[in-house]
Amino acid sequence: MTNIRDLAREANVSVTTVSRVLNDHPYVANEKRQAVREAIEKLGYIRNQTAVHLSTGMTKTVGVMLPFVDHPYHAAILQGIAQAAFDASYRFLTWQTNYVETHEQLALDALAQQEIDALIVVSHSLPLSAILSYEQYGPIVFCEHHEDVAAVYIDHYTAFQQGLAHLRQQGHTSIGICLGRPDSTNSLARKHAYQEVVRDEFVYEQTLTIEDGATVARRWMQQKQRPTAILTASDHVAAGLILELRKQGYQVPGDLSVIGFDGSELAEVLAMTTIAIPYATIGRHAFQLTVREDLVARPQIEVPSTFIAGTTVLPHT
Amino acid sequence: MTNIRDLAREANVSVTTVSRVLNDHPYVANEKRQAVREAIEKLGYIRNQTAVHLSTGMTKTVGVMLPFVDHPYHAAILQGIAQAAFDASYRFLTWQTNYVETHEQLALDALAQQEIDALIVVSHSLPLSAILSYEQYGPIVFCEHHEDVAAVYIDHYTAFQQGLAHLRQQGHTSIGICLGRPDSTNSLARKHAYQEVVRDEFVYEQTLTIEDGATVARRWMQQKQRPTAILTASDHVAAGLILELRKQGYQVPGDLSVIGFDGSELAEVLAMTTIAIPYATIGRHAFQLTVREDLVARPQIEVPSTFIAGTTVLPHT
DNA sequence: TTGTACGCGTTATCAT
DNA sequence: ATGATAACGCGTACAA
Repeated sequence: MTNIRDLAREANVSVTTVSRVLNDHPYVANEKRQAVREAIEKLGYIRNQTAVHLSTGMTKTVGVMLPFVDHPYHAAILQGIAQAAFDASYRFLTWQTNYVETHEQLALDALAQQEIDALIVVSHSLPLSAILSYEQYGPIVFCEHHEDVAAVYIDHYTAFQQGLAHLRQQGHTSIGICLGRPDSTNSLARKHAYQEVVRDEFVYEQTLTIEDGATVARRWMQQKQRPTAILTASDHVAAGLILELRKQGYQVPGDLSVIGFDGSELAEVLAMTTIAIPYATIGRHAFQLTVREDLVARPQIEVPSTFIAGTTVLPHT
Repeated sequence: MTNIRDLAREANVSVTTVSRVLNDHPYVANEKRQAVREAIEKLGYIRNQTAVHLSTGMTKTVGVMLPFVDHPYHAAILQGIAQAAFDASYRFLTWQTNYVETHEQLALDALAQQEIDALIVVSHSLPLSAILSYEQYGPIVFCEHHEDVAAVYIDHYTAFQQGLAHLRQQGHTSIGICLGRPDSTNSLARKHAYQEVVRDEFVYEQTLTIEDGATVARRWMQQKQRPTAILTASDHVAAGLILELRKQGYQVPGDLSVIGFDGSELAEVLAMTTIAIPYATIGRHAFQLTVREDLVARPQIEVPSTFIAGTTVLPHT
């Protein structure tokens, strides 16, 4: 591998001059600049990024800690990050954690070891305090709401309120909800919105997948007291719920009104009533926060959710 | 930042000994090892990975060049890569290219600049030869079939043959196909399988999204000569096709039989007949190829596709 | 405008 | 078993 010293020798200049040419610095005579360019060409020189990183103390790389690379909404956030990082000439490393704490730890280690300049936490299992103790090593931005933390998030409380309000407008009073991981920040906010307005309690927890939605359907069918509408925590769960009910001969929305959450392709395909979340936007903002100068002030950005009227809700009669 | 020199001073040993302790090398007296450990603890030392990378000439990082982070099957490949890389204590950098050649180039540059040890090309626009000219800088593995290249791929020819055979068994003779990017390796293989057995030509090109599927539906409705069955290039296209037809009052599969491709959640939800591809497996194999010692032999791995009988095909009468 | 010399933090070589 | 020292390749005070 040829290095800048070789170039300097070839072009009859100092390594400093070579470095200046490489980085488009001013104060280089045109002929010397030319000489360096020719040397680069002749020797087939290619800059070693690792050396740049060591010398500058920066990697121009952000880390992303997220549970699953291939779950639609995590992937959508990742796509937003990818786009914003690209625009800023940054790269990103991804840690797929499966919500396993030891895996999450590896992303934190990378920050401490200066492998990444900043870390975006899309979702996590580790206690917040454990993560925040790594802020000394670099910026950490969350895609979930937490107090006193740099974050970009959607207000799940308000989003769920929108859904509940719609159902109540349609005359539903016996309303159920599906939650994902029961203790997550999101679930707590959703539950909060729910308990404020709903008398009967139909809470289905630990629902994450299409299959979980089908399970909810089976539980619903066996219940004596049934809600007439269910607000789910994701379009996936809603899809599983809807399709299982229809398979068993029930009508959706005739027998049960269902609202999804995410605004995914699934919702589009099933013409589902849902609450759309601009996940890519969350990712873009998250990246932009990592490079913001006033990050110490721990700015927070709330992105809006959008109620989408579909065909899976009917008025309750 | 405290470094190994500080540790050496604190523990009264040489930097070499410190390095040995750090890397669990033999030939270190227990008491010295202990002294170093204590110094690490006391000074709060954390290893700088960039320096390790520079010194070893490796980054333990692979690059992934792929068009879209959030398209389901690309994300599924990425998830396989993430998993295999994790198992091997590797990290991965992702370049989302949108099929833009200048973006793809950045991933190649990263390989040349030793920012990554190897590159996985999930899909690309650049000419193959342009990519292969970077093999001098490190291993390059493809997730598509090309001659004389390290690759893991599915045989689109055989996969499409399966679908066509099924339709013909069901009595269909007037069969259409949807293709994605018309000149991609995959499309050519698919077209090949198609033209071998089908008389009438109903080829719908440039179909990639759900919306494209709806467009195909509108074209189909306007045709005087119509195929009785369509083999699509993705579940997305099939979903758009099916839903638009149903919206317009046509029966699927009554008026048109449809076969998807991918085996995605969409297919599951619509109970679609489709051809399932183990995308995560492709990703895993791709990563494993990058670290294989006999990579110079340019090994190729073919992964099998699976025909999934659903409810979107009826016999032609 | 240019160059010298050193620092970045680690691993590897080679001698002892 | 241990250590001195030379890489690794680049950026940058500082001096000229």
